[in-house]
Amino acid sequence: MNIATDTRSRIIAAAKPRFHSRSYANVGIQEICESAGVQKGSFYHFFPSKRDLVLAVVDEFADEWANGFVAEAFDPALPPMERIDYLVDAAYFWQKSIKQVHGRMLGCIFGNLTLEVSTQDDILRAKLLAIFSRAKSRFKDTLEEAVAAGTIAPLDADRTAEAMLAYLEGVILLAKSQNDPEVIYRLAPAIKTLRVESAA
Amino acid sequence: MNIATDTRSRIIAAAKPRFHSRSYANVGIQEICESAGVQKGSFYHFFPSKRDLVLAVVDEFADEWANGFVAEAFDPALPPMERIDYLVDAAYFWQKSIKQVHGRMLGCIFGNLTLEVSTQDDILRAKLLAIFSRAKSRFKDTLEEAVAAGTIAPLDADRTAEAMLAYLEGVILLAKSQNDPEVIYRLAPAIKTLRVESAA
DNA sequence: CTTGCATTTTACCGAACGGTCAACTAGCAT
DNA sequence: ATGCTAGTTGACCGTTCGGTAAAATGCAAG
Repeated sequence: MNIATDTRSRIIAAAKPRFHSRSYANVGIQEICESAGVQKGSFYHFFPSKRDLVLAVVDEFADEWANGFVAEAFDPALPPMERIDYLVDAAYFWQKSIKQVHGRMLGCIFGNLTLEVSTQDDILRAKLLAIFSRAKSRFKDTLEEAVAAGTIAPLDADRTAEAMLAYLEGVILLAKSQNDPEVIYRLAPAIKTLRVESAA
Repeated sequence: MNIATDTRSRIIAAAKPRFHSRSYANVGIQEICESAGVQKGSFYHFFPSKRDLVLAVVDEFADEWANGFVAEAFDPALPPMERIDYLVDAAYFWQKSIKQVHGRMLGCIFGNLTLEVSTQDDILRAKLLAIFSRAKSRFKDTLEEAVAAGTIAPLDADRTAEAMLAYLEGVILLAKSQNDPEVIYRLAPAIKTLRVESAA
């Protein structure tokens, strides 16, 4: 294990929960460095700027998701629409466990950052957009499979996928405003009622 | 017109577009004072803290909405489900015009602030929650009317209203991530497909 | 043993942060 | 005219912000 790599990942590890639980602007480099046991000069050896750090943090969160819940949920062995149930459940249990540990519902870091920085940093916005885009693809593939299998009536899979992603983010937002993961539990299942019809 | 009132409202007027287009943490008192032509000491004569300012800003936005688009959309003279069409259109045109003027899609300031500060300031969160709660009531009343009129099949009006509000916020979030109000145009109408069934 | 590079330390930069304070001004009521 | 008060001014507080520069250290290859 390279020492350099270790310092870099300690920085990221210290930054992740902070950006998630507070906000980009509210978390300072100094605090991250102190928590990671790293000097500020060292920080800037590995990250040219604060933005580069948050970019790396976002990547880590994205990987974590892609290899965790999301991979489980979108398991091809599952019937397509059950994958969506699984994902919704995972979102609920995740937020619930965060609240139990942390006392707060932190929501989705991608949504959080999107609303905070989209107007101020196009590079960061592009990164977030790419993540949403991948998420949308997962939904889309699932919907197309469900249509092919006759589980659901034909629809505009692309737009419905986007709508479902939007709905999920919106439900998490509302839950965060109430600091209550149960909002996810009672609203999120309705995601399957969303439909955008195919163009004629 | 009281001079004091004028200073206070100049401060709020200067703060509104800034909090909307950037974020709570990213906008400083000093900048607001300069733009409003007010000394910092004067600012703190009217507002005990930055948080009290943003509280006032949120109130102003809420009033603006309640007396503008929202009042028009939820016009009792309109057939219930058409009110939702109207609201969705209003959200689209509003964001579109903001982008034309500002070059950016700014999204919903209530959603923006919710994700930024909910974990850090319960008073602010409570204010935002109250606004969402009122919005939900509008949807709920509309849905109940639509059910009574037989326009739509019976459903859980309360939860469906919450779901619709969540969806709207989610659509705006996704649109902001793409800096493109057309996302609202193509996704938001699907709001009417959302349904939470009544408990048995 | 030396050269060279990656990493780390330490001290520092100017600017901005939210907020405070005491002095001052103006208008109004007694 | 005097006293009270709401409003205003401008200087100031300590702290933190993101970021920089240079010197020191460790380590590995030649």
